[in-house]
Amino acid sequence: MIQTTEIITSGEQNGTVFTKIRRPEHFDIYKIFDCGQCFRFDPSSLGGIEGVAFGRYLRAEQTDTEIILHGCGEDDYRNIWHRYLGLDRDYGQVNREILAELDGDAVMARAMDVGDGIRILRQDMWETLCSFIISQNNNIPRIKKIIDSLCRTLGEPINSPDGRVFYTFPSAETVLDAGQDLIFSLRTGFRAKYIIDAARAFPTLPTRQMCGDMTYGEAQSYLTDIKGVGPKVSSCVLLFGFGRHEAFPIDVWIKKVLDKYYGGNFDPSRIGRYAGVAQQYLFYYERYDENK
DNA sequence: AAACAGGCCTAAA
DNA sequence: TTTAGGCCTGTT
Repeated sequence: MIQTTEIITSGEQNGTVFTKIRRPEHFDIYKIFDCGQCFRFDPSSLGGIEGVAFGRYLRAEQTDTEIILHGCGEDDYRNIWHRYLGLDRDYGQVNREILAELDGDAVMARAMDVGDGIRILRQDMWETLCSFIISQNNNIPRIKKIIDSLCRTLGEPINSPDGRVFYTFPSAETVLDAGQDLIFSLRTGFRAKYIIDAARAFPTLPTRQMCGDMTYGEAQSYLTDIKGVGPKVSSCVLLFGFGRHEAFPIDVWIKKVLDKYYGGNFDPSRIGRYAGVAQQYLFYYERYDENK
């Protein structure tokens, strides 16, 4: 039984397909797209959050009881967005497991409360790899700007239902064919050569399925073989793109949290198979909670 | 103006 | 195995 995917209605309204589903516990579209895992979705003037993934436009709105997905028919919901949005997982269970592993740790409990509603997206592997290479030694506005110009330059234009133009994320093959000079001209800086190396290596990487049979370290080593991909970027890619929820990326913010609340003596591996979810809670907590 | 930004590489102990 | 310095660029 897949209880978190209950479709209420799916149909067409003013020529636009939509799917409406029951909103499960622990699901907040704003937090999901505001915790740093995705650079291509933003608040929409039409309401909710909109963006492009897997070559498709989506605008998601939420009420207390429903999620409305605009530009999404029933087939796309079942085949793509349901999984993309992490709606195939019971986060009540995830949260309980995290707290149990940490013996009810008070800091984690608080972070979990503040970040409640965050879900780990299952993004496209190439897009995630490329995006997090761009993210290194960089700030979020510029990361978004670079990715946007990459998509405008090399992606395919697609229309939102109301006729605005969006762009898909270019394939690894397209990026490779475009060449390092073109990538550099998009203001990627010293990362241009890394992006090209990643585009070249991408077809040889294990698929998500193959990855499922590997140890974490084994899967990670395939990624860190790519120039410009180290521990942090690879763990982000494994978490957000490869569905490895035990990944625990340590960036400057997380380092700050671990030093501040745990005196630097925190072993992420003791959280267990949902360490990555815990990481997102801590990240969101440190960056966005004004009342801590 | 100098430092910094959601790291990583290379060189050197 | 760990540490220091440099790196494209845009912003403050």
